[in-house]
Amino acid sequence: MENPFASEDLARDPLDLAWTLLGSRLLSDAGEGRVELLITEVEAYRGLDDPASHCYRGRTARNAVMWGPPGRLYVYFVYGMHFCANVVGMSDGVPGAALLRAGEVMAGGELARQRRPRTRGAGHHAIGPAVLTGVLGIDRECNGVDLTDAESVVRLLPGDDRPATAVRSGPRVGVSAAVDYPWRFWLADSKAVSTYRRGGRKTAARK
DNA sequence: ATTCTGATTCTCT
DNA sequence: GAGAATCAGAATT
Repeated sequence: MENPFASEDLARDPLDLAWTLLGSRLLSDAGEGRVELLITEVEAYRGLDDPASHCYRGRTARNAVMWGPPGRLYVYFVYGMHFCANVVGMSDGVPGAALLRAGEVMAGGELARQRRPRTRGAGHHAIGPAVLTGVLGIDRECNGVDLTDAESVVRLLPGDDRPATAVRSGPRVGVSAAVDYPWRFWLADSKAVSTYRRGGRKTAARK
């Protein structure tokens, strides 16, 4: 069994954290069975000085985990049906995190396909934050899980070293504030990456 | 191929 | 009560 990240290795600014997460791996035993995912796309959310962050307007019950120690999983529910997951960074007491947006399933492809039928093909791409959580079996029960503890249901393992040129960046997806911050990062040579949709949608349901 | 819309419920104003 | 760090399927804007 491989060793997870140490908590202090993740106590960094979300922009650095995003960089660190690319190419690292998530091991999830949530639900039945195990799925391993190589992280290919993330977005940084800085908290205090980032208008698009859940923490921009202060601490609430929902965002509490983002203010806690680094290396925890911040899971939230959106659009009435989906879960999204972040890795918490910064130090205890200062909010900051990186949203996990996409990855490639390295092990547990059968289970992944069962959970998300669209996750198919040789690459087993899980593109989109809610597809990613679906494939890993992550839901609200995983909020606050310590990714640096080898006993946790979800762990985060360091990836191999890679050249800086392997990373690209661009605008975040789906946010309505700070739309021009190029705080989405992805692996240039991966096909498991969101296609940027300009502007995104403003509102969900309208009557 | 790209663009639009319905689904569905939680959180904060 | 509005809007949300979205997805999947249908329309073709």
